[in-house]
Amino acid sequence: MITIKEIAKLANASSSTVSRYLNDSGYVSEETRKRIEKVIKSTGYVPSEQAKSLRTKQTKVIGVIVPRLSTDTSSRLVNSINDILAEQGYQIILANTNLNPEKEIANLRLLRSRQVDGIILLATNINPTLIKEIENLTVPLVALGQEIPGISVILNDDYQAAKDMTKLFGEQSHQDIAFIGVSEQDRAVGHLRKKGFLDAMNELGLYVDPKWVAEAGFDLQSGYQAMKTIAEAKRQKPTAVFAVTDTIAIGAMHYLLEHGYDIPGDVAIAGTGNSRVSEYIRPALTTIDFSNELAGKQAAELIIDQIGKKELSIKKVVMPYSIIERDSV
Amino acid sequence: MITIKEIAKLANASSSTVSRYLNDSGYVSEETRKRIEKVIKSTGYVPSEQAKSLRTKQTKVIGVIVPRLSTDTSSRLVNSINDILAEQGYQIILANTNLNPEKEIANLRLLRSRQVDGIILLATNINPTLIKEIENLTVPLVALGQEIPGISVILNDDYQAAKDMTKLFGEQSHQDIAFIGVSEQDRAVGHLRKKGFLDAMNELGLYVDPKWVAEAGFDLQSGYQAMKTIAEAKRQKPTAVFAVTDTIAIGAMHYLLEHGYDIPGDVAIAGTGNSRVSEYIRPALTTIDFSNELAGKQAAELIIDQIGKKELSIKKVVMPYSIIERDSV
DNA sequence: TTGTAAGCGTTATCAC
DNA sequence: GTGATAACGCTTACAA
Repeated sequence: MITIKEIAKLANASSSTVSRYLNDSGYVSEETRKRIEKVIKSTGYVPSEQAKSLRTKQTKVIGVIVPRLSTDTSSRLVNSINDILAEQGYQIILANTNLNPEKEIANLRLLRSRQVDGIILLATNINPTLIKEIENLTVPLVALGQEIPGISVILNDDYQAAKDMTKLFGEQSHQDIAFIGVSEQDRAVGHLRKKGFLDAMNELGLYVDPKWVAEAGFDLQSGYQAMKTIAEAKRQKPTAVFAVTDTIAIGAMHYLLEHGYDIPGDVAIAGTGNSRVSEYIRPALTTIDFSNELAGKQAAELIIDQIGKKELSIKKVVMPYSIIERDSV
Repeated sequence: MITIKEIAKLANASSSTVSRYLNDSGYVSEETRKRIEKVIKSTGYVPSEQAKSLRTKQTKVIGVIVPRLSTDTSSRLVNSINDILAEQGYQIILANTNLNPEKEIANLRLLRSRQVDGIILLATNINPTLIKEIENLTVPLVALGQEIPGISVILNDDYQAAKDMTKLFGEQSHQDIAFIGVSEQDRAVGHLRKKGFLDAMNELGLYVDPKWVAEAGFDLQSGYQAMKTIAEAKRQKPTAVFAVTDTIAIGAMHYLLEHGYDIPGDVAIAGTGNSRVSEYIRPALTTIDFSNELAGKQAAELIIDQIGKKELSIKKVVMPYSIIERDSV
């Protein structure tokens, strides 16, 4: 590998001068500038970020921890995070937890050892160990999707959005409304969206049959299963189903269609998240749009903002959402 | 930041001893081992990969260049690449080209400056500048999806797969078959798949009407548009459409359904890529599965294999594919 | 079994 | 304007 020293030698200058040239710091005469430029071009020299950051204490790398990369939400978030970060000369180093909470912590350590300048965490489960690990961090961290005390966060208004969607069913005079959620361990998606649903039902004066409240995972298959469970729970069928993710909703739709139900004639169904395909399936899925792109952008901007500041101010941003009414309701 | 020196001091040892302990290299007595262990635990010390790799000349980081992260194919590939790499103690640093060929080169430089141990390139357009830049690389590079002379590649059998799919239409006695491709700049997706289509048509003895050969981008909207163009091109309508990506196919389906065509009754349609949703849209999309997960895995294994070897052997792997017949044909 | 010291490729300080 | 030189945090001969 060619180093700054060799460039210096070839250009008849010292490495300090080359460094000054490289970083536009301090004087370097027009003449030597030309010489250095030529040598660098002809050798194809690229300075080692490695060595640079050992010295400067900043790596221009942001760690991004995601639960899974192959979901619409994650990939959209990472994509928009990357767009902003790249503009500012940062790069992303990825850490995938594969939905394993322990890995969240391991990854936090890993990123620390890489001396990242900041961390963005697409959070799923929040546990005390995680929080403690975060508190030990010396670099700023921004969490996306889950509220973490003492940490800057970009949040969805999970509660209110779920409530709104349920109310929408109410307005359409649905009475028999089923719910498919996920583990309440996941506070945002599991707990808050369920709470929104329950509170809305309460305000609507509707009865919530526990048999019509199911729990699924984050995959299509389990949405299908949950719908099956609900449909087979009793004689009567719900006339509406609210699913806390689009994936679950699509799995559920699959079951319903397969069993001859008309959507939304027999059963109305709504999802959450406005996945790219929700618009293109038939019937097009009514869902909640949480503006992921914007959330990613905000997270990126927030982390950049926090880097370098000695006193990190804690910010909490709640993203706007909107209900997208399509054909499934 | 706490350093190895401070650990050494606290543990009453020298930094070399601590280093030996850390890396299990050379002797460390049981006693000092215990002491060091305790200090590390109590301080939460994490060695700086930064400094380490400056010395050892390996970063345990692989650069991954993707055209866009927010597509099914990319995110699945990156996900499986990451799974394998993480197992082996590697991490991924992402570089997104946003489909901009110039950025491919800029990113190559960027990754070089980060001293990555290897690079995986999800290639789209291959141009001479790119190839030259790759040749200048000192680290191994594995390309995914496009053939690049002199480089290890993981390929799809784009040509044969497209041919097979077209033949499938032929077997079903379709005669009026339309084609929606992408720019032939993209050799794999644009050129080879089109060639496969054309050759199959030729072998089937079918006429290819240029009016029924359209070009789209990589988004749903342009699939919709391309279908519109074809449908409005002349009085007669095709009875089958082959699209070179699922996204395009879904956009096209959208147009057809919207205009009252029955799929596959009036028009049969097939996509390519087996996107996660292709199974869940209605009618379920017939498509080609290129086993992305496996491809990502192979790419990761290949790059690990090449790291450290002085003589990098050039391998070319063609992934198996299969046609998934569903309801749209 | 342990410690000293040099070196990895930069930048920053300071003297010239 | 420029160039020694130390320092960043680690590993690795080599010496003890």
